[in-house]
Amino acid sequence: MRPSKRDELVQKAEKIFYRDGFHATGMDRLVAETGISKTTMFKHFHSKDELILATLRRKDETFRNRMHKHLAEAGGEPREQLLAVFDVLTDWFAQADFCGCMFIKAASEYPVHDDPIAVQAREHKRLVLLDLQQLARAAGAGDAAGLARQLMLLIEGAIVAKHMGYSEAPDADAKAAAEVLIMAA
Amino acid sequence: MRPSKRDELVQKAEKIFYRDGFHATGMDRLVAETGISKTTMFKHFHSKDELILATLRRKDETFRNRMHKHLAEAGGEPREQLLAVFDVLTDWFAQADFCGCMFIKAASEYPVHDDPIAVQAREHKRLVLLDLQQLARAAGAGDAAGLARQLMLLIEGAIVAKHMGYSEAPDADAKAAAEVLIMAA
DNA sequence: TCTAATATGTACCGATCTGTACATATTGCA
DNA sequence: TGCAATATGTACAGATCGGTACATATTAGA
Repeated sequence: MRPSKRDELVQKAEKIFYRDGFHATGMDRLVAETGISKTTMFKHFHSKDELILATLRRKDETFRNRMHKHLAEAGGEPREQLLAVFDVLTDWFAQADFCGCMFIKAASEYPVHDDPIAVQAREHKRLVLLDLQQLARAAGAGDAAGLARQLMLLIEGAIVAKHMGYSEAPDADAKAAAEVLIMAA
Repeated sequence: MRPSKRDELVQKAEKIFYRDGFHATGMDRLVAETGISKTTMFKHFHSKDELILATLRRKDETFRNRMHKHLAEAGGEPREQLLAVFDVLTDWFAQADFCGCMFIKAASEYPVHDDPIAVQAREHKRLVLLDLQQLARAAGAGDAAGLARQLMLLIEGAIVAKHMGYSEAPDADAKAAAEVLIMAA
């Protein structure tokens, strides 16, 4: 199996879905923008929804991998790592193609609770929250799960605030708030 | 001008767009679900986008009015009012038809920055933030704007967390974090 | 009751939607 | 070189998209 074409499709589709939305992006436009024929697309994925699922899986992988690498570079102190999460945000927000969280968008566009796309989006958030919880536990927080949930609120809030553009540097605000919450925990 | 039919349309369309999304909801389905003829719809609004804008304006009005009323009932203490904001969330989340924030959804589905729909969505968030800032100033916070932005992060985060369902009671988490942040401010 | 405004039903337009059929190129490998 | 897998182009199906034309029905006010 040489999956290069398939991977190329998933990678390009991910960017387009992320930028333009899921329902607003038709298969014909994917053909035009990726240069990959529609026949090939439907040979690799039996439906648009399956392709979307693949892009979400890829996004989850690359996102969490990047986060883990960034945290590893932040040094061994667990408390430093907890704060470094917000530097990941700063990095992300500085990217030219930033336009919010793909999983929040997916959950918005696929409101049916059992829809595989909605399930996949939730799963990503669950995994990120789990990562935070492990960090909080390592940092010796009394209520690690609670602290993780609170920091998660700040992260989600910063993503939304940045996306909607009503706040200049929500990552800095979030980090400042996080410092207070970590101290209090 | 007897705008009853128009208002009825906006009210019903708001619920449908909120529940099912904007691109995923066609005018034909609006006709089927509202019982209002397509001719009438396009007589009141010259395009689907204009109808969407009207639903967003309505949602902003009703949402902020409800919030102000709730805050007014919370008592005169500004610090109490700041915390009461999170009781508004608790109320909202308990509603059976809760499915996230309509403005976040709108911003997600209309990524072009200048799109009137995106502008309208941002405007709602700006107004809410402004309300928070006034409360924070009345509560005597040193950096009222900064505290307001931090509380806004918690609010957005709680909405997203509740919507995506990876957290049981994000409103309670947000309120607990808010108490800490308000004390520290 | 007459009139003017408003609402309806139906049928349609061209464009786009997801998805398929099928015949032709292109590629990787032995 | 030759074979098999993979990719392509075109053309299309059936449904739905936003939006309009137009003739009829309902309503409200003088």
